Amino acid sequence: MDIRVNSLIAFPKVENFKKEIKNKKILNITRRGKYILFHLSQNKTMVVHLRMTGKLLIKDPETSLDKHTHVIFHLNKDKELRFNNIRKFGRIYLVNDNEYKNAGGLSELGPEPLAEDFTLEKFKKKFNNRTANIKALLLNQKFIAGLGNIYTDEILYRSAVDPKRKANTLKETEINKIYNNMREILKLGIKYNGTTFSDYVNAFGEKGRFQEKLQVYQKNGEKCNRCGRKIKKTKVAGRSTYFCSGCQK
DNA sequence: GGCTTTGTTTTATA
DNA sequence: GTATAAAACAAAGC
Repeated sequence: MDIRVNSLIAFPKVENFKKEIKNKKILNITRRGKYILFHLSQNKTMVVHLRMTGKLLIKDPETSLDKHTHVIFHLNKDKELRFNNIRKFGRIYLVNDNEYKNAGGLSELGPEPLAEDFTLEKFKKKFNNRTANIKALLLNQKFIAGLGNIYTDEILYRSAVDPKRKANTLKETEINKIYNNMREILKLGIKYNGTTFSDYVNAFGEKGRFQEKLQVYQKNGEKCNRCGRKIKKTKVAGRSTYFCSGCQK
C-alpha cells in the first residue's frame, strides 16, 4: 500500500499499520454508525471513518491520481482502493477483531436507528430526563448512531419540532414522529444513494440524489412547503441549522 | 487571510 | 461518574 499522508492513519503507527495489513484478505465489509468496517483475515478489522469529504474509490491502477488521494491499497484483480479526502479529516484504524477501543468512538456508539429490534419503546426510554436540546441529542453518536447534520435537520422539520426544544419537554406524539421520520428519512437517503452537494460520490464515482428531496437543509430564504413561511438559518449545538419557525414548534 | 464547513474530541462546569 | 455546552481541532476552498 501507499500512504501519502500519514495523519490519516490513526492506529497503529504508520510502519506497523503497513506491516500488519500486508497480504490480508477482505472477508466482508460492514458498517456501524458512520464507521466502515473491513473484516480482514487473521482476526483483523480495518476501520474507516470518512468524516467530511472522505471517499473510498475503486479504481484501475492506470487511472491518474487525484491530488486528494492520500492512501492507496493495491488489491488483486488489478484494482486499487483509494482513500480520497479533500480536507484530510478522515481516519483509518487497524485493530484486532472486536477490540475497538483504539478505533475512535466506535466502541461507545448508541443503537443503530434502523435495527429491527430498536423499537419505539426503546427510543422513548432514552429520553428520560434528558435536558439537552433535541438537535444535540440526535447528533450525539452515543445517544444514537449515524445521524449527521443534514439528516437531523430534515428529521426535525418533518416532525415539526423546533431543533432547540429541550428533549424532556417533548410530547409522546412528537417523539413518535421523530422516531418514524428518522427511520423513514434514513431509508430514503439510502434509496437515493446519499446527498451530494459538492463532492460526495460512492465507490464507483456515482453522485447521490437525496439532495433533490431535502426540505430545509441549505434552503434558507426559500418558502416552507408546509406553511409558506421562509426557512431560516441559525446555529444550534454549534452547527448550522435550517428550520421553519412557522411550523416547527 | 478570515470565515465556513462537519464530526469528533477535549475541556470546563454543574 | 454523568450530562451538558462550549471550545478546540482537523485543513481546504472561496
